[in-house]
Amino acid sequence: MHVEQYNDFGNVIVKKTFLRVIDILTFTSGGKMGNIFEKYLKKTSLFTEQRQALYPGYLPEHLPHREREIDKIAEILSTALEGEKPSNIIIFGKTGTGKTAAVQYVGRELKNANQVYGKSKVKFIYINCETVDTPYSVLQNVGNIFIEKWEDKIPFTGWPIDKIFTTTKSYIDNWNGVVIIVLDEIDKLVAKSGDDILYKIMHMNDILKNSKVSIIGISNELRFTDLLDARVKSRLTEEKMIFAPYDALQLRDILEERAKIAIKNGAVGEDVIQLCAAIAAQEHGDARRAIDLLRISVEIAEREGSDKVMEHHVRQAKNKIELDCVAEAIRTLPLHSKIVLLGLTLAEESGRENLTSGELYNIYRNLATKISHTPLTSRRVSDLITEMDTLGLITANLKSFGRYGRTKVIELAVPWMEAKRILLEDEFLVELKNAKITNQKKLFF
DNA sequence: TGTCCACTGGAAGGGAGGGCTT
DNA sequence: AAGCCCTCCCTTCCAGTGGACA
Repeated sequence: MHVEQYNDFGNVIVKKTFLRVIDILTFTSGGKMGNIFEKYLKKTSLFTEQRQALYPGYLPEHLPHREREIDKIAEILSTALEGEKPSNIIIFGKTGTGKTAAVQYVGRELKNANQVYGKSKVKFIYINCETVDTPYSVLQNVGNIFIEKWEDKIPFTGWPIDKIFTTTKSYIDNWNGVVIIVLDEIDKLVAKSGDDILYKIMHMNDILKNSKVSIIGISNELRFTDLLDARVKSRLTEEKMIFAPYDALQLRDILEERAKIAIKNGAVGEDVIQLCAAIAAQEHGDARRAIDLLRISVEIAEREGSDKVMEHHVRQAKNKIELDCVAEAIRTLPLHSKIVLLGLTLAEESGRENLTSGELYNIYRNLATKISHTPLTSRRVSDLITEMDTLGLITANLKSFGRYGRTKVIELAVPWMEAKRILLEDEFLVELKNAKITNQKKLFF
C-alpha cells in the first residue's frame, strides 16, 4: 500500500510504503492508579494554545521588516491575476532571513486575491529541493498536483523523463491558468542534477497553448548562478532579490510578535527576548534560530517549574540546541560514515590528532573488518570525509607535505567523548566499545 | 628544475532496487 | 516475464596537484 500526503501548496510531505497497516493503538481511560503522565499534565504551561507560532512551519499574519521585499514579490506576481506570465524571480539570502516565509506569505495572499479579483486561474506550487532534488521528482511533484484521480498519479519512479515531462505539460496546459513554481533551495537541485530541469520548465512556455509557467528560485548560495548555462541564467534571473540578514533590533521585533501569540502574558520579559535576539544576531541574523532559542528556553523554564523564563534558561537552551544538532547529525549518518568518525574519535582518545586521509582510511578499514563489513574504497571514504566536513562534524584541510605527498589533514570538530558516546548507540558499533589505537596506529580490541 | 609522493576529485560506469510497459 | 527507465550507492580509472627534496 502506498500513501502520500500533500500540504496546502500541494507538495508531498509524507510518502510511505506500507506492507501492513498495524499502527492503530486503542486505549481505555481512567484506572485509579496514578499515571506516569499525570505530573506533566497538571503542570501549568507557559505557552498559550498557539504555541505553534514558535515552530518552524508557522506562517504569521504579519512578517516584520520584510514589507518591502513582500511588496516587490507581490508586484511581480500581480500580473498572474491578469492571466499573464510573471517574470521568473531568483531570491538570495542566508538561512533564516525570511525568504521562504515571504514567498509563502505572498502565495497565500495571491490565492486569496485570486478568489476575489482573479481574471485567470493561478496555481502556486511550493517545492523544497532539499528532498525533491532530481528532475524526475520535480516533474512528478508538479504533475501530481494537477492529477486528481489517485490511479492516474505519476509513480515516484519508473517513468522515462520524456514521458513524465509530456504528461505534466499536458495536465498543466489543460488546466488553463498561470502556474507559479517555487523551488526552495534551488542550488541543491542544480548542484545535484544540473540545470536541465530548469531549462525544461522554462522552455515549457514555448509549447504551452493555454497555460503559463513561472519559476521562483530561492537559494542560500549567492554564487549558484555560476553553475547555470547562460540561457537558463538569463531567463531565471529576470528579477533578482537579496534578503539581508536581520539585525538584533529586527530580531527583537520578530520575537516580540511571536511571543505575544505563543507565550502567556508575563512569562517572558524584555531581557530574555533581547538576549535571544542578540545571540541569533551574532550567528548571521538567523530568525529561525532566534525563534527556536526562545521556544526551547520556555520549555526548559516550564520543565523546571518556573513561572517565568530567565536569562540562564536561554543559555541552557543555546547549549542544548548545539548538542542536539551534533547528536542528530551523527545519529543520521550512514553506517560507513559512522565507522570513519569512530576511527577519528579513537585516534583523538589515544592522543593522535591531525590524521591524514591515508591514516584514517587504515583505521576505518580495520574497524569495518572487525565488525564483518566489507570496507569501502578510499575514493568513497574520501567523499564521506568531505560530506562530514560539510556537516561540520570534522574539519578536513588539504595540505601538501612536499615530496611526502598531498593529503587532507582531518580533525574532529566536536568533543570526542560526546561523539563516541552517540556512535556507540548504534547496534553495529557496540562491539567496538573497547577498541583502542596505540601510538603505532594499530588497533586493539 | 625536474622528480616524486600521497593523495584529490572528476568522469564513467556497474549493479541493485523501485517501478512501469508490453 | 522480459525489457526498459530512474535513482542511489559505489568502484574503477586516471589526470592533476603543491611543495619538499635532490
